[in-house]
Formats: sequence, structure tokens, C-alpha cells
Amino acid sequence: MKLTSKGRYAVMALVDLARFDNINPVSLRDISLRQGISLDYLEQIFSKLKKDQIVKSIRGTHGGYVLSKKPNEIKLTNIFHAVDEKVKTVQCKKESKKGCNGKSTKCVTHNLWDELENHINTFFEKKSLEDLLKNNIERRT
Amino acid sequence: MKLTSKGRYAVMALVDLARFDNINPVSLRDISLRQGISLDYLEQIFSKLKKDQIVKSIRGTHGGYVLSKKPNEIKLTNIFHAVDEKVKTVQCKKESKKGCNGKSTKCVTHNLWDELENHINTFFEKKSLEDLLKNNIERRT
DNA sequence: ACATACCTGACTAAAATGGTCAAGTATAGT
DNA sequence: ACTATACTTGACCATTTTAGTCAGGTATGT
Ligand code: FES
Ligand code: FES
Repeated sequence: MKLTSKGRYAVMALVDLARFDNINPVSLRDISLRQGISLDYLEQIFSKLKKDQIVKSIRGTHGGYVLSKKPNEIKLTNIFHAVDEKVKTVQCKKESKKGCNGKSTKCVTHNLWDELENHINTFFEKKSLEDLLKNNIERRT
Repeated sequence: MKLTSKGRYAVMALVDLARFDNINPVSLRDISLRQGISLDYLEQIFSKLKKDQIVKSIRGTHGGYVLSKKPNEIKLTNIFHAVDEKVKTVQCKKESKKGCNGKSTKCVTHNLWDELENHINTFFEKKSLEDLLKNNIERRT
């Protein structure tokens, strides 16, 4: 039950981006240096964020990335979805009537894991980038 | 962000055990057959559950395992702890003052992950084996 | 004695993770 | 026009984790 670096980095990078994206786009190089994330890896992550229209890219010198929505409109769910960091607690396919053991009925723990999945997703749906920014500003005053 | 089979199996097996543990101990062979879990793998899991005194073992013919506490005293936390299914969302060492990037201060997302970890752990602390048994009985009436 | 069932540790194939590397393309500034 | 910057794409790879298997052993009830 752990978070992958991809999800973690995605959020880190977006917080960084949100903080420095005032007028000018922010280059991945800057984020890489500030947050200590490999540039090449960041590129992979941002290509996914772009595909889900969480960021916009601006090419060329002084180019970089910009948020395509306001921080309070970007929920953690959206970010995680974009980078394929999915919460998967059940083993079976949820839609299927079959259980994880291949039997014709759901296993004894299925409901539990499903509850857990909801519990976690609720957390991600509530939190937005804005919440993180606030938290961070508070901490540095 | 996913659950491993070890954690899942541990809970499945214990629910099974709790349901059939009336007078006689339950053999891993039975659990293996009923739940469709490899016997060899179950043995690894139960050796850990035993070490944390969640189950007791009875050797010899007609031997098997028995819960060493009442179902309502066994929380998911205890089970997960026993089989090393730990919830780890932060990257850094929590006790350390250092951040995940090796810097001298915690990263911008540290608080978030820490909150998440608590959120999840709360869930595990509340749920007991008894809850699962109830849920299962309801479903089959 | 013998079948049952717990016990232990070593081993391993496959998947996931966390990246790196190479070779581009687009654009702004000079 | 040239060049530096920075996004873009896709292939590649080492390490770690997962989910087991296998091969022995030991205790005990009948
Ligand atoms: S997890 Fe869905 S049936 Fe077991
Ligand atoms: S997760 Fe703790 S400092 Fe980044």
C-alpha cells in the first residue's frame, strides 16, 4: 500500500509550478532543480499532465509549462488520474460478477476493499492544488 | 497505490478462519481450498500472524489454527502490521528532519502525504474482523 | 508407525518501478 | 539566418518487489 514516485513527483511539480507561474511559464529545468527530480522523468510526467489538460506547454526559449486551470479547480484525483496513479484495492474486476478467485461470487473481503477504495478516493477528491499552496505558505511565514 | 496479495490473503484467510473456528482448529489446507490460496503461501502468511499472536497453532492430526483473540479485538491494523503490509505514502523518513530530496527541510507535499497516511490508517484501526463477519453473514441471508 | 498438518528457509519467474538515453521539433532572441 | 532553450517522443534498462514454489523438516493424535 504505497504511493509511487510518479504520483508524488506529479504533485510536487505542480505545486512548484503553481507557485512560480505568475506571468511567465516555468521550465521543467527549473522545477527539476528546485525539487530535485530528474529532468527526463519530469518530461514523461508532464506529457501525461498535458494530455489530460492540466497544464499547457509553450515551446521555445523562455518557454515552459503553465497551469491550464485555476489551482482550486485541480483536484488530486485529476492529477493522479493523469499520471495513471490509480487506487486499486480490489483484486477482481469490479464490473464483473465474478470474484477474485475466479469463483462465481465475490470474495469475503470484496466489500471491505471497495469501502477502502472509496475512503481513499474521497480524500483525493476533496484536496485541490490550492489547498497545498495555502499549506505551504503558512509553513514559511 | 495498491494492496498486495499478502495483505489481501491474510484478511481473507482470517475471515475464513473466524467463520469455521467453532470448536476445532482449522487447517490451512481447508482454507487453501475454500479461498483458493496456495497452501505454501498461506504457511508463510500464518507464520507471521502467529508471531504477532493473532493466531495460535495446534500441531498434529486434526491440528490447525485458531484465533488467539476475539474477532472484535482483531483490527485490520494488527493484521496488516503482522504481514508487513504497511501504508507508506511519504518518501522520507518521518522522524528525520530532512526532506525526501535530501534537503534540510520537508518537501512541499510532505504534509499532504502524512495526512493521507493518517486517513488510511484510521480506516484500518476502526475495522475489526467482527465487522467483516457481520457483513458476510448479511450478504448470505 | 503413519498420516496429518504445522514449520522453515531457500529459491525464482514475472511484473512493476524509477528511471536514463537518444534523437528529434518548435520558437525567441540576436 | 543562427543558435540556445526547452518541449516531444520513444526506446531502453537496472533494480526491486511481488507472489509465489520447492524441499526439506518436526510435532502429534490415532
Ligand atoms: S476482491 Fe473482489 S472478489 Fe475478491
Ligand atoms: S515526503 Fe517527506 S519530505 Fe517529501
